[in-house]
Amino acid sequence: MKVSTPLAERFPDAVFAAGCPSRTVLDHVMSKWGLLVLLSLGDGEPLRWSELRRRAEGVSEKMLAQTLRTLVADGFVLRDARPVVPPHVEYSLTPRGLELAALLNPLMVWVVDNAPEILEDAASA
Amino acid sequence: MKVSTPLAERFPDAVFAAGCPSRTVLDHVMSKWGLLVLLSLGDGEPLRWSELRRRAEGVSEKMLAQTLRTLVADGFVLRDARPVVPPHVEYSLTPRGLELAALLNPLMVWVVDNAPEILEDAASA
DNA sequence: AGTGGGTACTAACCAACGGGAAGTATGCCG
DNA sequence: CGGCATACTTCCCGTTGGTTAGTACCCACT
Repeated sequence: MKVSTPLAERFPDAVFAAGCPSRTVLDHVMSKWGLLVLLSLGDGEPLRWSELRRRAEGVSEKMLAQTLRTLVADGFVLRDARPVVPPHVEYSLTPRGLELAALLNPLMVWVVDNAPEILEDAASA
Repeated sequence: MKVSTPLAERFPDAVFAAGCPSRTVLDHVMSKWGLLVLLSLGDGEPLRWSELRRRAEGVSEKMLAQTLRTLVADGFVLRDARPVVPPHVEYSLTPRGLELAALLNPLMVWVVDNAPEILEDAASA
């Protein structure tokens, strides 16, 4: 009983190779904070540093800086720094980031819908 | 410019709360090995321990055991152990696991399709 | 004139988590 | 009787992430 098998066609040997470039991208994107940042930016509105800190509740400043740096390097996020004082920096999704966020969104919706039930099962196990 | 906003409706304050149950589920499911195991099982076929080790290339035995334990506790994976010698254990997705895998699949497809280009950008940055 | 505060980070330290290799239980087969 | 096969568990150590503090800059207030 198959659900949808485009993956199986791409991986004829059914193995996710260790050296595959997707591993690196997966690590960046599916990381705890990377996911939350992408989702926070997901509605397309640019956000500032402090706003991101508030949305991804619990993120440390170090982790936010690090996460943003890799997301910018990967071309998911655009960093727009205005040379004013006090500093004003806006972060927004690139087209590539928007594509990814569109995939992440339904997943997050499913997780928040099912999380309580799942944790209940886990607790009683 | 919005892509799809069911999430915004569920989070009126646009904040992903630190204590939200979804955080725990996200940590389990989006973890490096959790993701690969779910995807490996994604075609619905039950797999044995050694087969999972081969598909999620690079996973250590310790991490595979740990990952499977949390996925079973969360009700994503079914563990079917036959009391024979040598031991024979089969892992398969529960209906809940199948739902999740169906969401994870398109994401993984996108990532493998775009990973080379993304890493190229990251390298030249 | 000085001092405190807000913004966007960086640096140093430390605990915790993940990875590697080896050990364990059980029975069959040579 | 000893090695092998499967499915794990245990121990040790390195990397990773978290916490706290510090930096640079200028404005506003006293």
